[in-house]
Amino acid sequence: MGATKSGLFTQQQNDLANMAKAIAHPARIAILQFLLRTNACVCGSIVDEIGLAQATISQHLKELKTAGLIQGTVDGTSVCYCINPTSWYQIRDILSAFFTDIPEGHYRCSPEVTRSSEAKNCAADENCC
Amino acid sequence: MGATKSGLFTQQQNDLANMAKAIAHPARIAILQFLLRTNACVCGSIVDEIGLAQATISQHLKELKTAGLIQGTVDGTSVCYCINPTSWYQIRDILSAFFTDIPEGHYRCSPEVTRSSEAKNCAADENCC
DNA sequence: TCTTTTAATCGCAATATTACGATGAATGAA
DNA sequence: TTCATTCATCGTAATATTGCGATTAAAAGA
Repeated sequence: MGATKSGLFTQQQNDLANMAKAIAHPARIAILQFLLRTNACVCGSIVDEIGLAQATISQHLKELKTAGLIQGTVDGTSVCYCINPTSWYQIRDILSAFFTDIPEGHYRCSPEVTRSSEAKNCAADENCC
Repeated sequence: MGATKSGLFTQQQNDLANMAKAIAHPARIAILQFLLRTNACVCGSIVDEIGLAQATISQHLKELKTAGLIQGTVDGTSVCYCINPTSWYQIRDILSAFFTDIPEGHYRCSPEVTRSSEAKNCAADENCC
């Protein structure tokens, strides 16, 4: 136990979860926002910008690269990073496809009630349970 | 060490990371898709659907509830779950705002090259480095 | 009341993630 | 060649997540 049971899920579900994982850390969000803001390739200054140790940033950059969100180009002793537009839009599209509109007439449960208070908000409706 | 240094980041960055974390597991993706598909409140059957132990599902449901994506309503000995449309659309909007269009003229680094091969793809451009 | 059903919670084990210092590899400059 | 710079990787520690059996709590029904 302890490891995600990927075998239970579809490829699509695992992929989507991995995309979400790539942006599921504030440092990686901050890196992406920085790259967007500077609107160019960025060398080195990412470490100064974020405020984590160089080894830690390097690790986050690797994860972003693995997810396809950024790419790095060697320039002398530096490495320049920028958003990878292709993957950026791809991931955006997949995420927004996941967040579909909720179908018309989708039954919505009543606001949560705790167990001990008056319950039974749901059973009367034929769409429910 | 080991814990995310939330203090280094803005509220917005931490919030966004937490939203991503909520859907950064295939089981939680599967649960949300199931709720969308059935288009109604769902009691109990989530455990059968996903194939993880009841305790595990309950934990995932809790996380989705904490993130605001779903809500639960007590119905006798069961609890019925459904998507919370308000938060669903809110989170969708925040995510899609993050995935902005990449600005016109955004410099893109050349495709990645490894360190030992011919480098220097970036330095010539004034937008870069 | 006693039993069954349902789901939350507890406690634990396994694994993953986060963070960082230290080291190493590649490059450019002196 | 030697040194400094830059960044990836290694090793390790701390913390978080995942998963599940066992237990508990609440409610319905016999």
